[in-house]
Amino acid sequence: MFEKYARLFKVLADENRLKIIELLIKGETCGCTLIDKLPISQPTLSYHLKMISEAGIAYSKKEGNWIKYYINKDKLTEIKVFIEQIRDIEAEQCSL
Amino acid sequence: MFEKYARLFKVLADENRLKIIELLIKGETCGCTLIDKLPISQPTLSYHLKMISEAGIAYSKKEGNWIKYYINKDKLTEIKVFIEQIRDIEAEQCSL
DNA sequence: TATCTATATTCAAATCTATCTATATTCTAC
DNA sequence: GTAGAATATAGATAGATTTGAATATAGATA
Repeated sequence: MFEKYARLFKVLADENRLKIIELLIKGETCGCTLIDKLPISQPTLSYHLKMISEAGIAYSKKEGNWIKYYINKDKLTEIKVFIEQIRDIEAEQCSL
Repeated sequence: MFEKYARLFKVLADENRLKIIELLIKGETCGCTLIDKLPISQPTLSYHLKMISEAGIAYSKKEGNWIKYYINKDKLTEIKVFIEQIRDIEAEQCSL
């Protein structure tokens, strides 16, 4: 359980990946336009997109010459809910 | 901005730190009891508690012989809100 | 078929992280 | 002041992560 979310947070724990996620949500869809807005090389972008996709935070569709990426907002909601649940755990009476 | 949250997510991106955060929320307060519930050594626990505290996710108070740790729930809320805000960005009309 | 474009993979390097052992620090209590 | 408990720091190490250069792949088109 924690292992699963630790893995998800790892994906969010990088400035460039957060920027990529924002750009995808704003409507960018292909690597060829993302690359102009990021301070990284094409192979590095490819690496990040793979991480984001494998985590289920985005998914991709081949469309002609391009691979289009889309954010899976449900996964973001799931992460949000996890944080809420942790935060709202009731404190037990502590033995100390 | 993204750099700030990338740093926060890094703190959440470790299974043991998530467990520590949960235990603190449940009412544990001192390292000496945390250590019995985690598969790590005392120096490693100390390292994680420092990371969590420096990120503002917890704070500590010296009380007699012990240092008590408490979770800063506002910081968790801040992280939750960040995810909501990202998720709810409106897509712009894409030029492609 | 040759070429071009978009994307992925391989590989190596530099850096960062989590962890332990050993040791130090800081209190408290005797 | 000595002893003991809780916690922190130093140093070392194994492993993970991020990155770019070079190269490969796959599809479209001339």
